[in-house]
Amino acid sequence: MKLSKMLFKSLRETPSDIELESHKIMIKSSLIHQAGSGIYSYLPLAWKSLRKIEQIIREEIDNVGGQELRMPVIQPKSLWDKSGRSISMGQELFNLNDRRQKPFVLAPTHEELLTSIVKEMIYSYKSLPQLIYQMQTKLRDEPRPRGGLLRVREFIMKDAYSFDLNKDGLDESYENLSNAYMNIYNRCGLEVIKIEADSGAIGGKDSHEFVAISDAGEDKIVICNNCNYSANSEKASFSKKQYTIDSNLENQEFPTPGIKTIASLCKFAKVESYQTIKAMFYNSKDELICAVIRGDYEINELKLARAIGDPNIKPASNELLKKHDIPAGSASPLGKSIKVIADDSLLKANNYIAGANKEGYHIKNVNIGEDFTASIIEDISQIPDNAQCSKCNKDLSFKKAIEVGHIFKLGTIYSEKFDANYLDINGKSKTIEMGCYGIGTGRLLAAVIEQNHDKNGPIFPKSISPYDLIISPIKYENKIIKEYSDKIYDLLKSNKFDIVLDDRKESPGVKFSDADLLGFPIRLIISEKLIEQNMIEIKLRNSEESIKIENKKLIDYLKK
RNA sequence: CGGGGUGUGGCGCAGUUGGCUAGCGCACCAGUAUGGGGUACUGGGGGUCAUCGGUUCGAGUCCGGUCACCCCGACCA
Repeated sequence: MKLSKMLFKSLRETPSDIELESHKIMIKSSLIHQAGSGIYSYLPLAWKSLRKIEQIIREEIDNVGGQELRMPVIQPKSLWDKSGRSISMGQELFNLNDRRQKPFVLAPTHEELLTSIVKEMIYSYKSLPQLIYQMQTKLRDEPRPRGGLLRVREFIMKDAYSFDLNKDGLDESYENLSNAYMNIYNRCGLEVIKIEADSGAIGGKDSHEFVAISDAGEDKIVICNNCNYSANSEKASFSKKQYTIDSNLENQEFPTPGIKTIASLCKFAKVESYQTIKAMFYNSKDELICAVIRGDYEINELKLARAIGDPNIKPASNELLKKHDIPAGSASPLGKSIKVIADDSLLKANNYIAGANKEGYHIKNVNIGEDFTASIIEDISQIPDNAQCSKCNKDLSFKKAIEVGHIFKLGTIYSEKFDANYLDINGKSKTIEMGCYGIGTGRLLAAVIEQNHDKNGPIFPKSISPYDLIISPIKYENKIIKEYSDKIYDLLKSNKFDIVLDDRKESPGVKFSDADLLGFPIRLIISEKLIEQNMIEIKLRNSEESIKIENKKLIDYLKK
């Protein structure tokens, strides 16, 4: 490839509204072009790199038995009505109608369609397990696209789906994919850690995220440096302090005029926050829910939503509270016949102060199980900044990270909705166990650049670099230099190297800067002096030094 | 959806209290010299000033609406 003919234009100044390094680099080196908010073209350079990433993914997924197919982006909305996600995914779904006003969606993912395909094609245990995947464009009307390719509305994702006989089979498929994922990231030159994650709107049980540590990331993750426990902070558990004393005491109501917050209550009653109960009220399907937690912790609404089994909970309105006669500031579950979800921290202390459900009054020595009961008691707390590991009790640390892969054990939630069943060896109908596994390829590329760059541009790992190397001849217009450079170019091409020749009439400075901005691992420099000595200069992108070798030895050198 | 910001050639910017053919740098084209880290000089091409409406003799500039993009938050496989 001759650089003069490449769809490439290096920008000296980047658009002023760009913040992230990877985004800047991708714009400056013409990897991508923005068409709208969160909508990008992959220009030839990025596309070459993405195809290499796709090929690595393909090889690794095939290696664990994957079969590639391709499903449509545009799908009848009825599929999504069937799974319930036309509602649960809400605004994120791109909707449109055809000319007959029949509703369609632009697919944000493909569980629905593939499950319905499998339902039609799989009848027997003999056909299972299956691992199906594709590389396909996904569309999601994100509320806020950001950071170049990091969060976009149209993107390419490798999505794989496993179909197994039972839970053991699912566990095995999940493990296989998890291993394949680590291989993929290694081969792409990306440092990634696997963490426990929340499965969110997609549903399901176990879920892990693969994240690249980076300040550009949107995820906050928790890591234990001692025992390697790691999780998304949305889901992370931690060790809750134990404060239980002697025995439970008798209730005692006392006036607390104007006291509305835990902080003011502690000050007023001269107690620590762990001696109080915080009550929060939510609306789940128009039912009032009371979530209670020890005063020294905060409620994590994601965990709460999971505990209740309703992803769409929202804070209770004042009207709803009034209807149940609950006074804000002095509220608690005491004496109320409403559904109560308690954080397990409440079990680790006793004789709490809680609201009396009477304006301006609280009650001392409240105990869970005695004075009120909760229908669910589990961890619904937000992890605090100074938390300790739930496994080894050592301090946890927080990092920002880019989510570059997410895997889920779906179980039977989709197979049940789509009647994806099979007959087992005894002729009994069973439901297929499913898993799903996603990697966004554009985001992966952005993460690689985020982790591998310097002030001059990207430093592509060899495996996903758009080209193997660039030849930068100084004074290419000179006939001797041109002939020599062209000869090297042809030689390398015939040896199957994928190369770019900088044939432009530019000064050395411009050529070198652009070579750095292109980020290929190797740069060959050709100049008049070097030709006289039958030498050629090799500069690696990831090092400052360059070496000179005899031109005869070039191919051997590059091949090693 | 809430808060903040920005829209003037491809990119970065200037444009006074409204006043002449709307400027500058980079990039682009032609040329001369130069040739190891964005070289110098000369001459060119390219803009309905986001858009719609209003005020005015006159609007890039003042007023109002709309749109787009960016950032923070909410939200979110």
